[in-house]
Amino acid sequence: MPDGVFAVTVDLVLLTIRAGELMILLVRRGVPPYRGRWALPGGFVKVEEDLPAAAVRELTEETGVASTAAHLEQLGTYGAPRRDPRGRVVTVAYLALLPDLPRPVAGTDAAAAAWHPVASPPRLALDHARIAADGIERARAKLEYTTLATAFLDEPFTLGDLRRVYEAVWAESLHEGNFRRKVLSTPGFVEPTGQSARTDGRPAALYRRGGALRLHPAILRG
Amino acid sequence: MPDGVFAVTVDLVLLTIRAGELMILLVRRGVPPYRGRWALPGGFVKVEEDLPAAAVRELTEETGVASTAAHLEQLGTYGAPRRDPRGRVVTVAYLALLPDLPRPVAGTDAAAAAWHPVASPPRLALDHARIAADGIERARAKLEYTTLATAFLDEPFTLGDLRRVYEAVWAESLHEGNFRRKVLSTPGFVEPTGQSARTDGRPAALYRRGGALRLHPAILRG
DNA sequence: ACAAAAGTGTTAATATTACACCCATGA
DNA sequence: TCATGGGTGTAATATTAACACTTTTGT
Repeated sequence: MPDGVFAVTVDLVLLTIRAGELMILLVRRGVPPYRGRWALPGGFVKVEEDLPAAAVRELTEETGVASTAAHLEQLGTYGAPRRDPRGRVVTVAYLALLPDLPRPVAGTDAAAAAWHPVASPPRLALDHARIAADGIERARAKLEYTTLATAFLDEPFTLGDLRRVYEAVWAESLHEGNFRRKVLSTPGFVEPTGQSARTDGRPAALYRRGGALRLHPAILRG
Repeated sequence: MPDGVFAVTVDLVLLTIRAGELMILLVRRGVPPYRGRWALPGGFVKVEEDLPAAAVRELTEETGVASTAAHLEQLGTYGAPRRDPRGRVVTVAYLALLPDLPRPVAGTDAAAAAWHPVASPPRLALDHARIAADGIERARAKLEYTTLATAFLDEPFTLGDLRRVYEAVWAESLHEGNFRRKVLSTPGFVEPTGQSARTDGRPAALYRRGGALRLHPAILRG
């Protein structure tokens, strides 16, 4: 290929919380290179397709979720000359956060897709370990100063649910009472529904996402 | 071009502070499309060149500064199908922050390059206004929670210099005494040199950048 | 009655904000 | 001696963090 003309792909760092743990969706590669190795879901961008549209398409193909159900943002672009043995491939990585899905994984490309705990990932193809690590760190950082934690939850949710999101993503425990006060004192983080849900103890009030995007001040990790 | 094969460029949002104002480096396009229109400096990525290397190369070509003198980070990738009338061009934008240069602009491609106040930019080619706005907002946001403000200064610098960086980037004034306490109470933000510099008033102590990268807690905008 | 999780009260430590004021220099 | 930043003191207010405690449900 001449200067400045390369293959362009989109890859997804797709995170959710299952069984109280932060998990990443990986697919097993069916073709060389790295056949049989786990990798991030992704594929080539189509000729008339915008980059976010390509990310949404891959998300839908891999998970069957409507794109509206998830948070999706550009993570970064990786284009080292020899990152892919097939030739020069530049990949635009997207980070997606979504609630635990009703069915584990659906869709056409997803025969060999599975959730893996981010704490003990398998070996990944290409430079996907680096991309995944960047995505996980981005998610961890953004929970501090944005309301993104709610993207991991179906509505309505309890403050306990929300706290367990933070605990799963950060792998540390938070003080229940202080956490609740912090969340409720941030206007627009969550909105009460008036409903409540049963738990193993006292029933908990149910909330929806509020309109706020940023947290001032932040919730800080330990 | 077939699916997934596009031209790839690197564009730079190059910011500095001159005359107390945040400025962006723009070049006047010498070739169509948008000939004569101001644009971000940039160009095609070479076949065997990594993306950060391409950004460093463009930075050096446009400004003549050693890459070590500036902060350089990936900003984002823009690849809408019709963003460039020549065809499908995906551009990886980088954000660079650098001290006011000894000579305004040097280097080969820079005949028609000039600094423009970000408060009143000219019309830009392509989608460069959007990219520039994203870069400026990234810089503004990162001054809150990182030590990046020092990237705009030559060493050594005074705390007044550092405060004026914040004031220029945020276009708001900060309380001198409280700012100084905040900076000095953050371990590793700046290090005293023991020297001092003359000013219009009392001489000011001179500092170097410290080792810290993040600010805990942040300095917040109004 | 007990376990479990939700939710409240209180306090000490820390951080922010807004003053007022002093200091060291050049003109 | 005045103007000009640099630099310090201090007190009111907000925020954080830690701890103990009460509430409401299911079993």
